[in-house]
Amino acid sequence: MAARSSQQAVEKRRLILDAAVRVFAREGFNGARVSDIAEEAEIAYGLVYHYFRSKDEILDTIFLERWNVMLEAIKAVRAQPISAREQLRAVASFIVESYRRDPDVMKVIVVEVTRAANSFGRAHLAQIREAYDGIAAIVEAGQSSGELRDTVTPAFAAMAFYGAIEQVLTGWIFEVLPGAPEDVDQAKAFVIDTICGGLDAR
Amino acid sequence: MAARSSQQAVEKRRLILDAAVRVFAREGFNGARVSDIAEEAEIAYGLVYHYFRSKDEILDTIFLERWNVMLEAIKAVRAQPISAREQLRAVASFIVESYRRDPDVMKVIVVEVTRAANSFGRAHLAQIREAYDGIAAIVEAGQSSGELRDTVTPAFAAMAFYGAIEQVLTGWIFEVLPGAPEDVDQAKAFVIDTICGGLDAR
Amino acid sequence: MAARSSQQAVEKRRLILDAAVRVFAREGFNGARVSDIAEEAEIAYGLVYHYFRSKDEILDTIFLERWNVMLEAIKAVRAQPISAREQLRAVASFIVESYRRDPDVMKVIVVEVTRAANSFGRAHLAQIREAYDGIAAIVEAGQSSGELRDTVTPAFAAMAFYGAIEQVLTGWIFEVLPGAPEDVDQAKAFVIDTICGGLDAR
Amino acid sequence: MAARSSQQAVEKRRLILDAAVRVFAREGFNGARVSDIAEEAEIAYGLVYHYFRSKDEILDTIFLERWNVMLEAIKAVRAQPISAREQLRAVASFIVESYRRDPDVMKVIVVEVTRAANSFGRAHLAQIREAYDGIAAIVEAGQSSGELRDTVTPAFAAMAFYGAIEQVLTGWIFEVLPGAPEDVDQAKAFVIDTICGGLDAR
DNA sequence: CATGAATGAGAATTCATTCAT
DNA sequence: CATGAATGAATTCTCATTCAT
Repeated sequence: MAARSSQQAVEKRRLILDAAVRVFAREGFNGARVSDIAEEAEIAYGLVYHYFRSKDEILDTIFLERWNVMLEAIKAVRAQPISAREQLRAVASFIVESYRRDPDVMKVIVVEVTRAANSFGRAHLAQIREAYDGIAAIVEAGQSSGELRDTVTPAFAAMAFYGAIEQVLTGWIFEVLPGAPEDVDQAKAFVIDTICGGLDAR
Repeated sequence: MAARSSQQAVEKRRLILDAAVRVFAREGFNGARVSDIAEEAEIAYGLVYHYFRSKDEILDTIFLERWNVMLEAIKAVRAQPISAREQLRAVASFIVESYRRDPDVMKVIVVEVTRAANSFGRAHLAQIREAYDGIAAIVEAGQSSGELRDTVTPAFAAMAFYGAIEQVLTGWIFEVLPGAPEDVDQAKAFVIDTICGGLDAR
Repeated sequence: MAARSSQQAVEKRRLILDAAVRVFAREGFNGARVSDIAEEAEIAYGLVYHYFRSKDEILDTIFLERWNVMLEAIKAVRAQPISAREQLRAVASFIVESYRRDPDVMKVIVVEVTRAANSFGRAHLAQIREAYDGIAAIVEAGQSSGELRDTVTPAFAAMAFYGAIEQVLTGWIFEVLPGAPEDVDQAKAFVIDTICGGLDAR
Repeated sequence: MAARSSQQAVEKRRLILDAAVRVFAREGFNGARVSDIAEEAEIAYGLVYHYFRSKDEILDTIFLERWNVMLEAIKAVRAQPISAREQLRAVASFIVESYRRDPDVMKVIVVEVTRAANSFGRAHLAQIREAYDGIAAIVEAGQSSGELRDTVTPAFAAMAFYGAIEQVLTGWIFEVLPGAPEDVDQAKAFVIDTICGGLDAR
């Protein structure tokens, strides 16, 4: 019975988180009311406070849940015995696939967290930085092995790489870039081609 | 006399805008109260509303003022008889210099506008897009002349390029990238080196 | 349980409406603050907005609630098989009794709505007109049957009739007419005597 | 020169009052801003405060100016050696003509003053009452001479009489009564016919 | 007299959070 | 667990009035 109700509690929590994602994606964090989330989840809105301490905590949870998956993915990629370029491709692919699978979550993360220098971005800076550092580590290893040029610092290269990807997501979010499935597929190749190969003709 | 008071009015407007930039940079748009702006500008509360219709209009003005300068700069760059790579370098340089000269304004634009898909970003989408299009046009011309590879679409390359730069600004804003003057100088070269030259060793 | 809390909700709404009537009667609609209403109702400020969308909606509700009762009363009077004079007496009696029973509500309606040509009066014109039309219909029927003279149009007679009554209420509100219970009783007869019988000696 | 500028001052004051009448009629007293009045008068809005102490004083002036003319008119009518019925007709005629000549002023008086039991109406109660008393005096004299029936008190008859007229103005203001010139003419006869003759057939 | 910038007290409304049931 | 009524702090915007020029 405890297991049963605990299981229900988990599901209800999930229900709220998923509803919050849709509402935050639609209205933005500031534009969203807790009552909107409750309505979207079809629950009484006092219940939200049984599962979360505050509206902030909901976004924190949404972000951390997904971001930790990404951190794990980056870690896994780094452990693979493949070239730096392949590792970067794998990371780009993971992020792009994350968007394809659940665009709302990525929209919320990109729009409400990773640039929110005075609120959530600052609060989760350590986590965000961990991703940058992981990418930088890939670049650094590539530079050490001679696979990548060492004219730019790894940290800088990591920012350029991550920024390029996030901007592509932003382009989809704003609908200024074509976001059909084949475009999303192509984007993975494009990002690597641009960042690794460079725009210059050889 | 009319000139005098008109001049004063312009200056007071400027005073408010400059104060608002500092406050928005410090607290974020949502965290900033109109009274904070008035206090920062050392004027009476109500005077803000003598010069601006609303808090939103203040941010709109801050954004458009600076963004239009950038659009002009991009236009001017495109008119120059230099290579695509040089044009991209000029654009990157302009944006990075803008940050160096007035980091608060760029922080506000990057943090509160260009990714704010449910508020100001959406409202100014046409302006934002104009910048992307200008960059894409540079890439397209470079591809036509054979200077740049045409394996990625100009629109895509423009997003990657702009995203890389904006992420560097973000890195400075969050202080995860070294932002000393020499780093800022170096960043210009790095961005071009990364995006044009690519990370791959030759 | 649902019935219980629903019932409570209804009662609280009533509590707010009744408090608002007292406050509007005392301070006028414009002079009344929402906080005055909350204080008068002995509830928290924000609860007013749980039950009503705005301060305007409170007055709308107060007006419509009572006015619809009056429209029903006029309709009922018109259905009675009595002379036009008796019908007019019944209408006058109903209005005067409404005032006697709840002078604050009538004060609010007369002072804040029925002459407020740029706000509530205009907003509720259709409802207000319906009352005029009902009275005019009584006059018209009386004229058709020969009971009343047809030297004035029914619409005009209705306005004179209604205006005479409302002015008597105004006299009580301003305390320029004696408003003791016996005066109120007498007023019913007086209105009919004046409007139907005329001031002229026979 | 003093005369000249004093004359100008008088004219400017008039300009403001006339503009205020139009604005109050259009927006209502509460909806009108002092700046609206200045704009309508085509003057700088600080100037309003050279001629009037406050927004309230403007309405006070508008009211008193016209109301005193009416009090004078009623006094003059009472001095005439004509029947009570003729005197009442003259009063009704005066009010109706006042509306015809300047509907905005009468609209402002009727809408913003004579029923405003918590603001201007209360403030000008003495003046308002003087008009009622004048009319009551006419009725009383008519009753003494046997011309009018004495079944109702003069004060009550005065209220019915005045209320009927004001309601007709209200009908024109709300456009629920036909207000063409011939209707306005007819109204004078109608009011007297209704109040003095009564609605009853003989 | 004339101007309109400057002031600041108010007031409505919102909404995250709490809590009694 | 669930409900949604209750709370009240916070904030934007308005606008009458003052005042320096």
